[in-house]
Amino acid sequence: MELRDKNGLTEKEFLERYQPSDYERPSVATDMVIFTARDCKEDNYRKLPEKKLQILLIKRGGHPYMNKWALPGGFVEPDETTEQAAKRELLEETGVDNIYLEQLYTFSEPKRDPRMWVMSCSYMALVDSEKINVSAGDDAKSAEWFNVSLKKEKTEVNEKSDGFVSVTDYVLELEKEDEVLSAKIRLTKTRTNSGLDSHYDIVENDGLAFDHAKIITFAVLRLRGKVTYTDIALNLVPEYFTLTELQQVYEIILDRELLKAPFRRKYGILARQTDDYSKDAGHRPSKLFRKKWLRE
Amino acid sequence: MELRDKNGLTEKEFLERYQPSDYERPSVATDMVIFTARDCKEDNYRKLPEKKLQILLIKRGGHPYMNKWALPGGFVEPDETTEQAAKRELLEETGVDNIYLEQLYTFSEPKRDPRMWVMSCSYMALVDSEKINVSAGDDAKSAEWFNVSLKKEKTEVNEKSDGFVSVTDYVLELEKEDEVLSAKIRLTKTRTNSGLDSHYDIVENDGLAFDHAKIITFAVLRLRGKVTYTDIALNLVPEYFTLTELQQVYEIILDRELLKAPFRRKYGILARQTDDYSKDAGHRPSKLFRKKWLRE
DNA sequence: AGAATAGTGTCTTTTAGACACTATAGT
DNA sequence: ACTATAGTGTCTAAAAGACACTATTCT
Repeated sequence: MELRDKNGLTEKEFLERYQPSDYERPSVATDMVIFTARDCKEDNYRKLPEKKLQILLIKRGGHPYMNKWALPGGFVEPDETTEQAAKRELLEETGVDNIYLEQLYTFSEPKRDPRMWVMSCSYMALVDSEKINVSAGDDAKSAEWFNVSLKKEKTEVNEKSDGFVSVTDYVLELEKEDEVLSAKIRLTKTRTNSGLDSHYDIVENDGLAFDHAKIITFAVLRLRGKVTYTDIALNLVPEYFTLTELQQVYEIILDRELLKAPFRRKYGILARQTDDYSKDAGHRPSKLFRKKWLRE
Repeated sequence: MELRDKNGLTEKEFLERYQPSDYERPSVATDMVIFTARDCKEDNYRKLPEKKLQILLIKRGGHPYMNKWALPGGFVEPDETTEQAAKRELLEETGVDNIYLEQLYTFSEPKRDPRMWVMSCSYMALVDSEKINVSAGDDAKSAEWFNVSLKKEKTEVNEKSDGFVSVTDYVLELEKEDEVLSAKIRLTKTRTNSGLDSHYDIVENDGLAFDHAKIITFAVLRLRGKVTYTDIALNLVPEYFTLTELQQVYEIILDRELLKAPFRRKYGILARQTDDYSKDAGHRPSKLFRKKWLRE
């Protein structure tokens, strides 16, 4: 097994002598889109609380993008994976430890950070709102939950000789009691006979730092795409829940209403009955369920 | 708009004075899983050629992993995105310019490269086998196409108090005329009541460099996952094709046979009729179609 | 003629969608 | 009694799966 290269070195010898050249290297950060589904106002004692899809943002205290809102995140250190870095940041910023985490996309526009070359490996996190102690970040930074709304504004398709160009504009709105952030993100797909170029551009941006409007849009679309064929939504619901609650989670993610009977037929398999019932609602109590994760 | 930070600096002043600190930074490379669907042997003059799913690998000429096979790829340079780097490498290695490219996952195990800290932003590329001039890499490197086979070997599910652990073993086989590479990849999913840890480990590895067995497995599973609900398969088919050819592409990706009639009902929308017919087959000629990409 | 594939028709099964109906705690 | 939700039954429409049948070209 003494395999030697053209300089007569074994692999061990090669590695001992290896000197990394001093090419320029990027910094790599993680940015996290942390989703939760929170109960908001209940108009009267009978009505169920309205659920809202929320994400956590942090107000930047210094340049660049001072006073703008940014996704929680930080730089990856040499002895950890991007996922470990994300988990570490999550614990620091929110105090939550065990959580659903999924890698989304690595954004690498060389100019996405005006200071230097920084790539962002983005993650989506899903957390049950009862588990997270408000914005329990020990940091002095002000972290706040914003309601999320992403709507398709318009789509234009232009036919070309061997394909088409489609332009879709999304409007992203992030809102808390006294503040509204908004952005317009344009998805351009250029489809020629072989080859597809598909990219997001920030067309308008009011209040968000860096390219984070893009990352949030990407995350919402991923969440919407996966919710119908995975058990991912269970991560947004507490240990005991009603089927109506689960349905509300689907509705705020998909941004449309669902019919009760078909919903229960399809997603009933995600819930295991208990003998308990909800109490103190102004109406018929409902059975409480526990999570039944899909196998594999 | 003269917003000043705690040091009294405007954003412009801040950026002019900004000095990146000398934290350690990773190198970032792209690795590409380039798929094609190639016609292989036809047993007799009547039979249709059998299609095989193939990927391109390059034999390493030096340490580390000397004489092992690796995915094409290279380091990302400071003025380009990871996607541009992938396109540049693709052109250098295969001479192909316009191609379907999709980001897969960023692998960041600190020890995945024994030389130094290297993250890999991996991409999947799909190319029509008629378009690619064999292994036209101008590099002296030996690039070769390998038939791909990925099979689930077994799945074990262990129930836990508040969730389960599932372990799935995949066997990856890469094969060309005179060479067979193989690897066993284990997917472990640990599902507790909140939190899912899901990761791939290389359990056995014969002939592949780095963690590339993992990347290839990831790519095949992504391709399988997307083929049924997107028009992605059209990228693997030439400009003019028969519906049977398209069906073969689906079959080699999904690794199972499909019924003809339902296939044509469902995927007929991806094809536009022409007035031409295939010729010189030992049987009834078939209508030739052109690609009809899905809008949006 | 016979082999091999091309292409279509239709039955069954499953899944999704729509909607109406009954049930029940709390004030 | 009334309100708002809980929970179920059933009809319809659409999609997926299975299979049989006819059509056509080349040797």
